[in-house]
Amino acid sequence: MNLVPTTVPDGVSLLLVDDHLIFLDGLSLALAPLAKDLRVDSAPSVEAAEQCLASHDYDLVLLDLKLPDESGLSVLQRWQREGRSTPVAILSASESAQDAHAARQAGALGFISKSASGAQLREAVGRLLLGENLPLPENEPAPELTVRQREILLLLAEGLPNKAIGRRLKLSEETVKTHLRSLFQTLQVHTRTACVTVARQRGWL
Amino acid sequence: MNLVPTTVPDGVSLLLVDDHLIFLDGLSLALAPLAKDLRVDSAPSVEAAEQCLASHDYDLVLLDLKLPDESGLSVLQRWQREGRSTPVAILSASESAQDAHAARQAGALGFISKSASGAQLREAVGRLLLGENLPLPENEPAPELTVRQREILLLLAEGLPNKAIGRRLKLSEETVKTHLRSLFQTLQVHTRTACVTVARQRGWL
DNA sequence: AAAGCATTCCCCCGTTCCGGTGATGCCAGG
DNA sequence: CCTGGCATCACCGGAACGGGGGAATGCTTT
Repeated sequence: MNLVPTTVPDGVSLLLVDDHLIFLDGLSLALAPLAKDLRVDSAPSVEAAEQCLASHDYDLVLLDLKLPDESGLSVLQRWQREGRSTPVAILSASESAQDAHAARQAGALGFISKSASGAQLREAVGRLLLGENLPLPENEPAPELTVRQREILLLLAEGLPNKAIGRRLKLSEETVKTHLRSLFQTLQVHTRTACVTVARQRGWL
Repeated sequence: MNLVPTTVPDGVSLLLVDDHLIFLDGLSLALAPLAKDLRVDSAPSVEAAEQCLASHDYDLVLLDLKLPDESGLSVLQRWQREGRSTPVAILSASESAQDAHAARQAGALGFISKSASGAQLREAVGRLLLGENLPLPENEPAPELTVRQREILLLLAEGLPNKAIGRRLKLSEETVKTHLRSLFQTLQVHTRTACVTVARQRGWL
């Protein structure tokens, strides 16, 4: 057994993004034994992270799921829309399979629990750096939403009434209601507000 | 200015309770320079913490607000009911004045944000060890939501209709509607869903 | 060709919501 | 004492919502 796994190449660089400074310190400390010449940068905010990304190419970014202003998932999706190719793994306090699955759908390479020990963390990061996949809890088949349903969900989350949603999407109010009905059914809710809340919990917003 | 404040007595012992092991490491690291012969124990669960408390008297316990099974506040209250006299400060990812106030009410000596830097953390812990009080975050501009309004907002966010909210809070549906009206007015919205969304954006949920 | 699904729209019906106005009691501050 | 804020509840009317039908289009899969 190697205490310092030689499988991880030297000269690797990581970026940690989390708003808890103390946790960043703990992370750096835990990851340090992973490889020689390991570069670990820390960013306490999305802005800082984007500055780091602009000035250096990282082999892996560990991104917190709950950030002060924005969800880590939406940050990740924005980065992807902007064409960034940096591999990202999501760090989260939660261990729910749903969050893990949402992270994967959003394009994350992995989903790492903050409750992990230093050794577990090093193993997960090591695997990711080698291009391996992390074992994900695959119990939920992830109910898929239609394109239209997602569009409507977004406007619904803004608090718009059906008529306004219809105007926005150039649809009849009746059509909006139809889509909402099926949306409610797949989410197993009976009110629009619950619909938004559940969707948010599953990382769809 | 003393890099190592001599005001903190030697031989002090701390207990850290948090389910995130990495964060515990970061905490220990940050607190180490606080005093000579500082004893810092870590417990990743409430059970482990209670074992530590049984075998040693600590000068201060730093207790996470969000623990896997139980809220830190309820743990704290249970300890108090059981007659423990150990001073406890609450650690939290949130920085809301509401949570801070709730922690105080539950008997916590202080409320420390996980977003704090190492220096801030050491200062806060140092003050607590000397018997001083921590300045509570009073920076909030003016959330100015009533207690009742907050309660209703929480249930609203779950997607409950007014009638159900009334039943939950043992209120008339009419009363719920009245509170909702004033909520809408202060948040400048016209639908319940928008109300929840705005509240969430402002960190009230 | 047929079956399946997403998308669009319509009607109906009962319930719920939103806004306005008004009333009562309580309690703290000037 | 009295004014103001909070909480409680009531009534009303128009609008919006939730759920149920049905039906037409187009596109993919079988």
